[in-house]
Amino acid sequence: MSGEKQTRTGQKAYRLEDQAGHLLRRAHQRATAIFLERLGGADITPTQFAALAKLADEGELSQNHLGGLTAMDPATIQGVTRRLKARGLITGRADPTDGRRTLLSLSAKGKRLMNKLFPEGFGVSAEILQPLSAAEKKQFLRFLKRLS
Amino acid sequence: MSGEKQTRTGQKAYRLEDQAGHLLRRAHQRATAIFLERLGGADITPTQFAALAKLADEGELSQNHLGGLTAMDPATIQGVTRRLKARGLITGRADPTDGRRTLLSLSAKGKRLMNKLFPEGFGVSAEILQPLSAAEKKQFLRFLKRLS
DNA sequence: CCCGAATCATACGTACACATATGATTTTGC
DNA sequence: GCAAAATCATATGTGTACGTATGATTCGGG
Repeated sequence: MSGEKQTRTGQKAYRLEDQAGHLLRRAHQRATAIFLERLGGADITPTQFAALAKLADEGELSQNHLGGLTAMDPATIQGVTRRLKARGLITGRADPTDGRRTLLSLSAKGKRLMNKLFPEGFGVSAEILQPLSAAEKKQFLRFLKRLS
Repeated sequence: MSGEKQTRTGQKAYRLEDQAGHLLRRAHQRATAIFLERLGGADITPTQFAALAKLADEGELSQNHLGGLTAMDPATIQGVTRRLKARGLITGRADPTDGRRTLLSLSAKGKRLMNKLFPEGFGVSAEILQPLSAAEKKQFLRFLKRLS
């Protein structure tokens, strides 16, 4: 009942289903699917939601700063902000003190959207963690924070 | 010391850093980075490694079956196998009993590569979980399996 | 046995995610 | 105060990841 295969040489067999990376990929897949199921109607992706949520919090941020707060590298946050700008959910203006920067913020349309979507955000998180008990949820989130 | 902001209306503020989906995304990002750091020299991605590992286990599999075992939808596994075929790491032959299927298996070159890479795979998993104690690793993996 | 349903693989479009390269601007080190 | 280094944004290329559509093949019920 060990559940562990062994090879002839005594080392454990490599089982994909037990590897942390593979399990993280699958859990992330499921989380994304839950998000899109609940918020896909608004045509919003998880990374777009993250960017909008941070802008709602912080007000005005440079593109790279926003990327840092949402864990996206410059190339990724550039694509995300480009799409959000194209849809009129965020606006940008030149930073008066640093010509390299563009200061981003939510448009009125973006604010209206986020007021509608924030409650859904809690529902997404709840559904992702639904298979765990209350105590397990807490512990799992603590573990996750240490691994990111 | 509750650590929880409250809004005027009494509901909890939405904090991106506490949301399961965001934390899963970040943990998965880190896991991918660790994989590429250790195995990137072989020009192998995590999904490619998963497909090769399953073929090493199972021998011969149809494309969609392989996709099912590695948690990739038909469109995704198609791209992965196309690239592995182009590099000569896997080969395909028509299924003699079902004309719709292509049976995939490791080439000799693919087998040689996987014999070299399997030990590295364990190292990747160990490094991903390194911030946790032995008991925490076990519990974390149990939680992850329930969430995928 | 044959027509509709299901399955397999492919193709295309959108969106992350990261590496790398480029140009503009600012900060620094001297 | 000026050249080198660092920072910011943009651009391009590869590889997931998924939805949707398409065509080929097989399987099902009548």
